[in-house]
Amino acid sequence: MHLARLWDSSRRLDGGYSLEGLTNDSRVMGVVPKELQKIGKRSMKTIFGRKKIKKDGSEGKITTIESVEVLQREDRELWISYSSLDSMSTLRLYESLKSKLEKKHWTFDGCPRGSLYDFYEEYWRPFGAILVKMETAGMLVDRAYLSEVEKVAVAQRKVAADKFQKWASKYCPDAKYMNVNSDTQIRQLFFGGIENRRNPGEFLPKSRALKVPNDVNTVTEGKKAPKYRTIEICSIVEGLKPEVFTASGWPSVSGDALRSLAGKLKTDLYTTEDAEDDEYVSDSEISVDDVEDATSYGTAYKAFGGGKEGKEACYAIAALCEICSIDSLISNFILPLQGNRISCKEGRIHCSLNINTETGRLSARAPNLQNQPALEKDRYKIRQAFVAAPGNSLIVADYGQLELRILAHLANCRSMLDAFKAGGDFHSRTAMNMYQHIREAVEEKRVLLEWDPQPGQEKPPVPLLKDAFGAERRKAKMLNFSIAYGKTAAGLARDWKVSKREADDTLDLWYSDRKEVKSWQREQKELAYEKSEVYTLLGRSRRFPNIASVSSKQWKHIERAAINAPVQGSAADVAMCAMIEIERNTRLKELGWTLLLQVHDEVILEGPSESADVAKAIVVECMSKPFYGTNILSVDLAVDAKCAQNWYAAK
DNA sequence: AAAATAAGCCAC
DNA sequence: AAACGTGGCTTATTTT
Repeated sequence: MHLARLWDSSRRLDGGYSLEGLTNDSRVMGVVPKELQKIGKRSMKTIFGRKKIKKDGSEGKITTIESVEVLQREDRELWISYSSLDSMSTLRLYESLKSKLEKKHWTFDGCPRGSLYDFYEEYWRPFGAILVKMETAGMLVDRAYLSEVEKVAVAQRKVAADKFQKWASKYCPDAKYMNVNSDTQIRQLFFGGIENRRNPGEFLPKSRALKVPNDVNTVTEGKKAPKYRTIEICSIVEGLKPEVFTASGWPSVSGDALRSLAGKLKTDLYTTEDAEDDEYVSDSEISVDDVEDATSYGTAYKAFGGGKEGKEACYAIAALCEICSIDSLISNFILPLQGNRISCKEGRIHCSLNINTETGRLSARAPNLQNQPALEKDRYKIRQAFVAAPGNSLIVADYGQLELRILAHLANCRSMLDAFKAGGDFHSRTAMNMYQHIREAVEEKRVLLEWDPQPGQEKPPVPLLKDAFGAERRKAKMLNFSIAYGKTAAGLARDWKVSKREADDTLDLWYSDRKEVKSWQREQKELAYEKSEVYTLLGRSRRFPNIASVSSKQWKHIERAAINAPVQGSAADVAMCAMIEIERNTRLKELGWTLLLQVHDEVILEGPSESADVAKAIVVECMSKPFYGTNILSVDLAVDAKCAQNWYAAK
């Protein structure tokens, strides 16, 4: 973990820079004293660490982590230059880190190449140097674009908020002033009076006074207006049955829970610019829908008495969902990406890349560039704001089904390996292998597994599998994603809202021609139990300390982690090697291309537009053969790469 | 007023 | 009973 980029300094300058790093679960803090705060000066400082109890039961206590070398970056913040350490310092760092690393679940005893130090020398030191370069390079952000997007988002939020509050205030007058962003208030509104699921006997009050910001300026002479005032929020409906609960036993008011109340309504009214059409559009929606069409309305329909009121409730709740999702995009992405805190003068944005995960993946923070909205979720096309500098282009290259390929390799699963060898749409192929009737349809050429448009052909001669058997393919796809994470039948049953038995059957179908996966997973669990660790492709291990003294719940978590860690960790190994390979490529360097970001199975580079195509081919080559120019896996590594002016266009 | 927690949402 | 792995971050609310 702590090799490349450990700490971040916050700008709290009282008495010194305070350093902070890592995750919420194991945060590390320390201070750089005043006398070492000169710009550009190297300094040494002890950093103190704190650990918390983790999910698998390993417990932390307050420990001194390490003395590390700290540099000041010219324009931003303190960071550790570990890549510039000389060999003696490296050795010292290694010696002192070794025990800490092992405590933090990292060992390399199973590493085919030898000790932790070998691994460090061969992979982590060059990898760390790459991360440092990437952080320094940063990504260019188009702030003007974001500011336009912000206006649109704020306007759409207002439309939805007005709609919802107008509706809610019919049932509870003060709802006009409520904070729709407060889950407490929303919960009170819909579930007031309900019993806690975990603590029977504990009830949510029917009505409750809650604080809201006091924007109604009741200016009294000589007194400043109080910051908050209280409003009374009462339950507006009886007998709404919650389907999802939070950890503490109260009904969840997450987007998913609310959407299930509202039902599958088309709320495309917010994608049009005509806010005035609001009422009209929803009315037309209602008139088109059959009154008793229970499939398009959610559980709120009946709870609010059906009919007009029921419909209005569903549309209002749908609007509430809109508000929440818009708010989330604004406050998590649109605003911070424009902020000064994380951007430099040139408009390039620099995150921290850390090797601090259990599996060896990277994490990114300040800001986290690895969780920018993608695909349908990216309704404001936020990724379009990540652009190449003038004259430059971005290359975005990602692996196709990396983790599934890793799983196929690790488990040596014939069926999966064959499917990958055959190429084409893996999920369709999974669906075919799962369902007899699909297989027959394919064999009798009633549907096409996949289709390469030939010149002269406009559409396939027979339907594609993914269209003809969409539901089955979707199931197969979800299973493909879930299996490697160790999902159980119970979890599937809940997600799909089917019986446990049904989920079991579907799971059996998935495993029916993938027996090797099942036995591989069993082996991993045994390994975890017998050796207290499991291994990745390159021999890194994830440890499960004090495995003997864990509860059954913790043991279940360890089992799933034991299945997941080799897959996720090996994928991380592949991604790391690919990046080292890219960095090592001299041609790419001559052409002026540099790595900017990694998002687990995806890398982003920037360089001159004129050499984009050449560079793209090189990147694909590096990623396909990431181990010193070869691919040691028994499965091909598919890479999809695109060049474009921005991140959105390249996906 | 600051720190901690709960809940939620984003990514792969 | 039984919640899918790995992360970061924001807001509202409660605790100190």
